Amino acid sequence: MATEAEILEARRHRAEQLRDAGVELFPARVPRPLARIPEVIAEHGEKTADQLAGDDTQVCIAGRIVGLRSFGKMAFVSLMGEGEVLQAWVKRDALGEDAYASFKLYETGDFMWARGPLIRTKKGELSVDAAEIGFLAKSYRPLPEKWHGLTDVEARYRQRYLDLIANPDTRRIAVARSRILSSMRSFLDARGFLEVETPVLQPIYGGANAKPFVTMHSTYGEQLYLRISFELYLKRLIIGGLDRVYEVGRDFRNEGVSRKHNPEFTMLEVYQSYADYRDMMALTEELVANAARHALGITRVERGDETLELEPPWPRRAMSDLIREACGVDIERATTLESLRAAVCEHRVAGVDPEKAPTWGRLVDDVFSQAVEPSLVQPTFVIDYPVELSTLAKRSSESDALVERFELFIGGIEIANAFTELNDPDDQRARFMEQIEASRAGDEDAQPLDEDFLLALEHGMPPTGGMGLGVGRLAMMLTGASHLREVKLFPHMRRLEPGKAGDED
RNA sequence: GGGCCCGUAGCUCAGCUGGCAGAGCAGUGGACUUUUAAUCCAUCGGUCCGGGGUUCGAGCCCCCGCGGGCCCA
Repeated sequence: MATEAEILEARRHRAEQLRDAGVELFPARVPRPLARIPEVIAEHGEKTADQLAGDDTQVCIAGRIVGLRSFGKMAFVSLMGEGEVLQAWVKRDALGEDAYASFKLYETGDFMWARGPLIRTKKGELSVDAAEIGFLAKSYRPLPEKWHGLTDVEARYRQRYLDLIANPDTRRIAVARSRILSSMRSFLDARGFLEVETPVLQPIYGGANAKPFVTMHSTYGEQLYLRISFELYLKRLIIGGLDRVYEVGRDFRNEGVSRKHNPEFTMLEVYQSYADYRDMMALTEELVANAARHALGITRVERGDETLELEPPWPRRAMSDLIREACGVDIERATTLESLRAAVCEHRVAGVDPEKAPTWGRLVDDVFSQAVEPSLVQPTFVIDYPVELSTLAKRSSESDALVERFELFIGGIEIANAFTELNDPDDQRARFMEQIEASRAGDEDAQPLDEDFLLALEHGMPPTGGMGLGVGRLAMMLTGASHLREVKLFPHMRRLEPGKAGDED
């Protein structure tokens, strides 16, 4: 009896025996009131046996059986609720012959409840001394192995529910991410920002440089794109007088999977009228530091041998300076694709093939990604981006070649991106035209012209600062996770052939 | 897209130079009223990721494919 089929059969058989004994396998009701296991532990976990006896606290707890140590006429059962485990002490003497006989059919993975006084066992474990117990739900499949848990990375992602049961760190990260998100919402709400929702299905995608997913609306016979950003819709709201808006939601970019990429990912975008990119820098610093402080109670993160210091203010560095310092290439002198290619060759920038970049802008981007990005470990704002890289940002008041933009890097990866938003519709049209040129030159990520957005811009948009922040990447930095997949509950996985291993465990 | 590595029982893994497919846990039967990975006795369990090849003989060597990981683009 130990092939998978036999194990399943054994569990089914035991379920039948339970049913025959008059036990409902999936009852609809749970005894009330029910105590929450973490609260019981928090409230009584420190008390001595005498204190517990003096209090005579009666509780009823419910949870999944994650451990079962049976001694014939009594047993200790570990029940897990909300990630914490509390023990129930189940005795034949207390329950009676019949109830105990049914209890012996309970097994690891099943759900049950137990009611009785809180006591401390001889070995000192806080326990519910069960006067009464009941069955709550059957698990027809076994839990992962109890010592090593579930370590197979693929199984952890494909069957995240098992990962959550077996690996406390998975739960910790999921909780941390959720708290980070809610702290950012409170932070923005408190500053008068309105949370809004804009279309995921868009007739024209835009607001970023990426390849979209394409889909079809069958009733209208229209081709639609899954959004690659919220930007152009949120700006329409700014034009409409919703002066401070933000959206948290999913973006979809048709690209591969890596440590820092997933085809769908959670983005926060914030737009504030009468603000510029400097205001957005201050906002972003506080937003992130606040999330660390309030969601996780930290001001720094240990990451390998380095400690990320999160307390603002963070340094602001010009992109051209960083590139010059890192590899000697001077993008302020090499202002044409040809001269930049020559400079990149001359300085032998590792990992960059200058001939592959279709435009000057893309080559700058490549050089920056290769030579500079990985070294930006401490929180750093990179500022003063070339206009070629920034279709939607306003030109710098100091130089026509630059735009008012920053990207925030932490731990060597891009976390956020912000501009003083371009609100001159004619300049915006010209920038779109440059994107069309780039597209012709072979840039697959170039943005399409959006006439409807230009129409909105022509009605006038106030000076506005806008910022987009990768929520998963931030969660990754703040929790110390090494891979975006660790902070996504269901990372994208290749589809398995039906019947292939791992598919049906 | 390229390089390297991994895939063996439900889970975690071992498997030598190519020579009978292994362990622990889980499961099953039994004992047991203070356990914490309970313990003790007994016992069951394999599409060695898939396909092809080399060989007297392949989990092991070769080729192709699938899935995953790490590094690089």
